[in-house]
Amino acid sequence: MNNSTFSIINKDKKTSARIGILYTKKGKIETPFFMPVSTKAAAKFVNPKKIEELGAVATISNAFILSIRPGTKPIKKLGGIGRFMNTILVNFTDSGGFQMYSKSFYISSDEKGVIFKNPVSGEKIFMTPEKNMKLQSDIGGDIAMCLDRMPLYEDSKKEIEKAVDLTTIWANRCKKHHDKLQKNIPKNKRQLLFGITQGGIYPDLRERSLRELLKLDFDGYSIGGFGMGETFDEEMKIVKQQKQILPEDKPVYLMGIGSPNEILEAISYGVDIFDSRMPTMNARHGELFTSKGKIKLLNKKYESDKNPIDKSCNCFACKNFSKAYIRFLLKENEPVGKELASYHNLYYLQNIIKEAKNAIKKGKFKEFKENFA
RNA sequence: GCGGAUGUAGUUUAACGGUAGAAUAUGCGACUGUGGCUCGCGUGACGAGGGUUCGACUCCCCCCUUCCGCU
Repeated sequence: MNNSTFSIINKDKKTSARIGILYTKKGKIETPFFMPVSTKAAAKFVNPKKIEELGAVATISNAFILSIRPGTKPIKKLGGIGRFMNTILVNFTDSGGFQMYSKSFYISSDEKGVIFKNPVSGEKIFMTPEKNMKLQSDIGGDIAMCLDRMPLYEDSKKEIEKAVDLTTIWANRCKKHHDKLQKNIPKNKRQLLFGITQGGIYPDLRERSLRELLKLDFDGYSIGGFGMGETFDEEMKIVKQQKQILPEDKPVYLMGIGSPNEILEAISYGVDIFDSRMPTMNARHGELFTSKGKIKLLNKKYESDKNPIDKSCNCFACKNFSKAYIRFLLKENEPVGKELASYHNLYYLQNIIKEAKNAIKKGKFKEFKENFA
């Protein structure tokens, strides 16, 4: 148990929830945590300093999308994405594998790599695992993700099996090339690399995917391909299974998942890391988290509501502004409305994580989770 | 006062002698590793009266509205 990138400092009594420390070249951060999504080096309507202020410890950007614009050169010249954004947040970068869900990006893929198109220029982009590792290395985040082949929920089992095998082949090449790129860098300055499992909702495929990745000894393991239409139970069944196979001393990242109940359920199985566009996207569309459940702020009943979004929330938006005001701004498409709503949703989620961690430290996570629902 | 034009959802508009379509607004819903800030569903209209016609938002008459021009 001498893994230098992750150590567990607290375990819950009745569940598999845990508190860990993830060591990165930027410093150490506590798990579990939720990362706001900063696709293009910023969360939409919330700048990096605000993300730090609301208690987040990391954020994830998209290396592929950043490589199209502004390109890796300016980011590299400014000292990597962390300095580019001037943030103390730990920077994850995603490979762009997720963009295979999008018809505006994805053309085809095979063993050699994936063909994307640039949705603006229409130009084809041939992406290989090696090129992708180079991109992520140049962008210089603290943690890189493998290029994976993400299937769609509605794909047949056969197609998903094919995606698993491609993901495995690419993971081998990612790991090999990443090791080469990081070879001459002192250990404490190295970028970490996480593998990603696929396999949809099929336990046999998921197991195969994970066991292949475990052979490569990644710094952490991600469960990919969820949040795409599967049910809560389908998802959690796989999460549970993957955690049973995974060694305890590896950090586990459930990619793309951001609803409070999914996060808490996954934490109870021992998942450590989450990210999702959901809190910011929904905020912009007027759906806000509150301690009494989600509300749709654009509904007419809030037109003259002088109360804050959530009376028991201490965020900047709730401390200063009424539902009626923020609703009006959102309806008018005023950027400040999106800013306040996004800030609130991110704050709320960070607060849940904080409370979850306290509960784990007291060995009372089970009660906390049950109380939450 | 005279002449000309005009009138269709709250608003901007389309079409047609035979089920009035859209955009926007409005109401509700959706959104999970975000290039585009969106997408889905609902509500909602022929200025009034008369005539021609099997049938008129459409053609005719008249009244009214609004706009323009002239005195």
